[in-house]
Amino acid sequence: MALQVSVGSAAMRKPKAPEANRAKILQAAVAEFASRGFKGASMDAIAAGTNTTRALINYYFGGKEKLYLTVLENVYAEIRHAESFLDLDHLEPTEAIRSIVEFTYNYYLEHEDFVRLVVAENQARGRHMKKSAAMRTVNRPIIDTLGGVIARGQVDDIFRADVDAIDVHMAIAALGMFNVTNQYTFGAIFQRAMGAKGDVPRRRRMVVEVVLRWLKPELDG
Amino acid sequence: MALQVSVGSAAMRKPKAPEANRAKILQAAVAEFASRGFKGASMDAIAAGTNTTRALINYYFGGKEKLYLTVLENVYAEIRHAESFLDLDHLEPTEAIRSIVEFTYNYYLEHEDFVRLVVAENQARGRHMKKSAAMRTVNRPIIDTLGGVIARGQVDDIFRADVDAIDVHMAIAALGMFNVTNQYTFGAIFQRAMGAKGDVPRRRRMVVEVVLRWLKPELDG
DNA sequence: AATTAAACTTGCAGGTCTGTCAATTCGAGG
DNA sequence: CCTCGAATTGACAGACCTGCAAGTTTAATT
Repeated sequence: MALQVSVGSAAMRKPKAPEANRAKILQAAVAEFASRGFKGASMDAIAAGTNTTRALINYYFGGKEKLYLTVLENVYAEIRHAESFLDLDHLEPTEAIRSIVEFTYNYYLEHEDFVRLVVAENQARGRHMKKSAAMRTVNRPIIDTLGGVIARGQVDDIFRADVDAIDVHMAIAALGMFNVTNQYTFGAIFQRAMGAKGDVPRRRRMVVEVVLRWLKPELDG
Repeated sequence: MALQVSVGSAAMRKPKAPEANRAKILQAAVAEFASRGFKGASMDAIAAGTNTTRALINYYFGGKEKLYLTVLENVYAEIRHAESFLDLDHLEPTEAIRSIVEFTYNYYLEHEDFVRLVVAENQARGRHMKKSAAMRTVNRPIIDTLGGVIARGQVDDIFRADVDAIDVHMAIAALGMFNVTNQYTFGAIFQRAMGAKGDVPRRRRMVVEVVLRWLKPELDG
């Protein structure tokens, strides 16, 4: 998958550094799209965040929409990559779930750009995402991982049988994202600090508990 | 001099019907802002949804931003108004919570415009909302209502003591909103229909259960 | 009927933003 | 040394889109 032409040598030289510029553009694009959404983002603002010009960005990425799609694919790949380092096999199911919830909660908190991009894409009704086939395959791992843990718990009868990995992932994502996505309206209305400013450990503990209690099998009839 | 002259009579006549136009503009503005966000919305598109022109909208509302704020205040007032019809006093706390959760879940589902406006405002970091004092007072009732139910449950020892109304409202809102807000990315990635297209009763039941289990007091140590 | 003020429209001016095209710089290889 | 193609830039045209100013219609009032 490498186009290994003059990678090292060319990248080292100061002038004509396509790879370095490409990376810098992507980084600036993530920040700008996350901050202002697709329509609100300005190509000039992105260019200003680099040492280049708007024309160069188009030369590399072929336009605003394609750049946005590249950004989207990138941030999704990053979170799934980070998740791949979770080492859950040696944890009992309950602790594995706790680990996943805490990881997810922290990741959203520390990567507000990712969360904002996801929200922006949903506000656009997934219009751009539909054009990318990569999006679907990239996100399979988390469901497989979560599914494995849940299955183990179900075999041991410490998790209820009538939930599946997608249900659980949805609950975790919902509770974790809300603090980030709705921090401004919710915080302003109810005068409670949210997002990274709020009482992170307490709310994270709450989410873990909510999920784990839900997963417990019914004890009564 | 008061300007409440000829209210009824003037509104009845066909031509020059400011009240009717005002309402029509607001309705169109809700749809347009919800659909495209603040920046994405076009004043011309709003005007096209009425029988009037862009200039008239400015004449009435004083510009795009003030119109947006009016829209925001309106939709918040509407949900709180709808909530005020919940009759919870004659329900035991568990059933009252169920009632609140189901109402909220349904409301989000049936008022996607409201949800999209809230999301858009959060993406704008609450910038517009901060300019409106009304926003804070309008939203007090739901917390009072929820707080009353929780207090009753805590006195009866059927709800745990270490949660408050805002925690619970946050969990309910998070779980209820996610199906609407993230339906496009989540649905596309995991091939599961969400929002109004999904299995509404099942997911609504899940949310009720998640919240109620969380509220139960610890049974063990 | 004449007047007045609100309701409403038309057209313009200024601003912003994107994509592209022609031109230029630069590094590398012959 | 000189050519070639990739990298990079400046400038422009074409769309939009908003707010406003000036003019017109209409209903009520005198």
